[in-house]
Amino acid sequence: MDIMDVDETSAPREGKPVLVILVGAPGSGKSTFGEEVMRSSTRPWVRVCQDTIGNGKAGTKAQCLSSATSALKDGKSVFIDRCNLDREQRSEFIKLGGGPQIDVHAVVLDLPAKLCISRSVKRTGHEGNLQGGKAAAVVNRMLQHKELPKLSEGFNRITFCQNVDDVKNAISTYSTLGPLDSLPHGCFGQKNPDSKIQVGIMKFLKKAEVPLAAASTKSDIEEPTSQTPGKNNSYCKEKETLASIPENANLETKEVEGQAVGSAGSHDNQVCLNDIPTLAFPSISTSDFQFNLEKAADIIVAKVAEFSSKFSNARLVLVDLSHKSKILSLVKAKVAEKNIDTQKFFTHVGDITHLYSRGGLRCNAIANAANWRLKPGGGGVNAAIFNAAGPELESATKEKVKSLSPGNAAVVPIPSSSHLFTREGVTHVIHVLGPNMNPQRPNCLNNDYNKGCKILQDAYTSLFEGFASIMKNQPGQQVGRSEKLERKSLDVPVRSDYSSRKYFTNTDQKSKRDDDHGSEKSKKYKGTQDGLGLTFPDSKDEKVDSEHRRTERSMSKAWGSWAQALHQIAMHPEKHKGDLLEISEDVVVLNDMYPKARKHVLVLARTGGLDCLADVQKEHTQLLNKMHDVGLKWADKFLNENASLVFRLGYHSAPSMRQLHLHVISQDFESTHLKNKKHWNSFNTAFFRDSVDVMDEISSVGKAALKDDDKLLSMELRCHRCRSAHPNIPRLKSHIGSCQSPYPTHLLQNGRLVPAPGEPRNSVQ
DNA sequence: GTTCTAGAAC
DNA sequence: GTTCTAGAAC
Repeated sequence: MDIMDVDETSAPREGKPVLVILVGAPGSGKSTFGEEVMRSSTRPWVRVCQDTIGNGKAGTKAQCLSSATSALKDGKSVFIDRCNLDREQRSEFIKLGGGPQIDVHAVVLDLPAKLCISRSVKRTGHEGNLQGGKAAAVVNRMLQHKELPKLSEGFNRITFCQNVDDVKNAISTYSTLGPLDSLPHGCFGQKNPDSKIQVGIMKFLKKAEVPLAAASTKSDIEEPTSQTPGKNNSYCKEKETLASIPENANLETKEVEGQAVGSAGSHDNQVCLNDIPTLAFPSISTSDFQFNLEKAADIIVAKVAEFSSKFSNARLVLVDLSHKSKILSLVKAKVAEKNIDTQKFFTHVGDITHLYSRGGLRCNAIANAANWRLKPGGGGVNAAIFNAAGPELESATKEKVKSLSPGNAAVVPIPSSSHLFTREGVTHVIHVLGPNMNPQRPNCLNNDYNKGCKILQDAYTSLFEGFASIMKNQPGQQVGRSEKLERKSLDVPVRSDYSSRKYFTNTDQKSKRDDDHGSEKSKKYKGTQDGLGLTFPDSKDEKVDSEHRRTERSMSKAWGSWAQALHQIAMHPEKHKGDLLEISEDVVVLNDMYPKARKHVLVLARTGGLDCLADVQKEHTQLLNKMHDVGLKWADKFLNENASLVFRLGYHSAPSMRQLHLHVISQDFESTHLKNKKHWNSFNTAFFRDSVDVMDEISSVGKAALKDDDKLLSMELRCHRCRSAHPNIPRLKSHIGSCQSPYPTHLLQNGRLVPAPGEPRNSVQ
């Protein structure tokens, strides 16, 4: 089967039947959905319902398949009305789609379990309580094993509905789908759609789920060692189980035995507790660093109060080993005086490396009272955590940061091979370094509590911000597409911009640029002094390029030999005359050697030392304007030749080629050179900085915001017009070949898009 | 930036 | 088996 053909022919060919596979638990409203659509649709529909297919009674899957087949043959569109929560179950129905003649869609009714249960109960209500209880058990069980559909299964289109409004919208979409219409392909309506980041974390969590879920059913009741407010937790009731994977299919009506109501309930409890992001942290600096306990307790309570009010659904847990812990009792006493939600903050007695397995407390993040070298050993919490995490933590840490100065924190994702991850469900360790009052240890502050308190405050701020940054990237916490891990509203005066940038990244994997030079740097590492007499790496230490003065930022970038081509052209355009479209005093225009769209030219600055956007400063305002004007001129020229094109002008936040260049690129992205995710995302995420915005920023603040996070480049693939998601480049390309949606409003503003004059783009809608 | 390719995913 | 991705080398 050639999927590419399916997509490419979808828009132009009309009158295709649609096979809609409804996916949802009992009570999610599948039948209603089909009925509603059929009530007002002008297209012939058949609803194949396994519940009633046997002369009004439940039938078999085979019956459904044959019934659907014959309806499709008649040119009718079909609803498959059965749970379809299991991938394997769906696959046989997807196969019915066969070729390009039929569009295969999924509509996922992913509604709160509570709602499904209450509807199911009502449906069977007259049969009494027991029936209701059974319904709950069935729904719970199914949802715990649900496996949401993916485009890669063979769907052309998937619509996710997560609440009643979504369902209404989807009903209206299908109701108004006339016999000759077809719907755009792709994934629609999925919450937390943004990217790899989350996909990555989802995968991450799923891995953790296996052993943990197993643990939870086997040894459900481990003795919780402290006043964890989990068991009677009020979040539970609102929370849904978000677990995924196989359903054992079958139907709402049968399916009774197995898990009793009670066990389903307790499982539910487990799942929902696990869903609350939780940070466990030891008291910083009060042990080996001998910081005054009273003062430390005050700071903990103040910082906890500050941050817990900012987290809507997260828990902070102060952990110590012993019931006799002085710091725990001090903090408990002080917290009692304050108005802090005990669901959001509490203390826990136990080993921070075994919070779940021994204490039943699930924490996705734990803080480590680290040393400045971020090395294992030394005793205390640091030794315990490095021990428990295994060598993986050491290497993961090393990859991210070299050292830490007091008052700072560094978030390190735990490799999934680590025991902390598999056994305890911890996904991140946040290393924190507090102030030291112990003369036996480095950087002793000699009882200077002015400094000390400030540093300790900073340390907790850093810690909690680090935790917030983890949450930000988790599913359900939508992160703006363009948003880097920037700290908003939470300013920490002491930390330099450098350290906050450096230490507050939460990249799950390599950040290539840093790494490349990190290794090089560490060999000839010198370091610089910060205010506290601590050495830590400084970007000034980076390799200095011979040619020109460079700003700090671009200095950190070394250019490979292959990246010099544009630079050479800019410095000696006369040598490349044959390849250039235009040469002027300050810019050169040329066709991109590997165009990523039908028209793709570069406007190259000729200024020496101006390698990338990071180098651009106020003094370059004129140049930027010039580049933009020249870019527009060429866009206009192309638009004269072909009025159907639309152009966008902008810069890559972190270009691969040296020498500042403006991309002028048509938005068809029709090119064999557009081959991978990075290609696509470099033009279609925040990584691409519109020229108009760059000019604004340079003239107003003197520098352009860079969205150079690698994560942007590995984000999932989304159509730049309708924003639908696609599983791979070929499918994306076939989609954009026919997508007629209007461009997102953001692009339609401020002249970010350049259409032909008088061309009313986006006639649809 | 591209090319090449191993191996993952289908 | 083929398709697709992602990492290394350039």
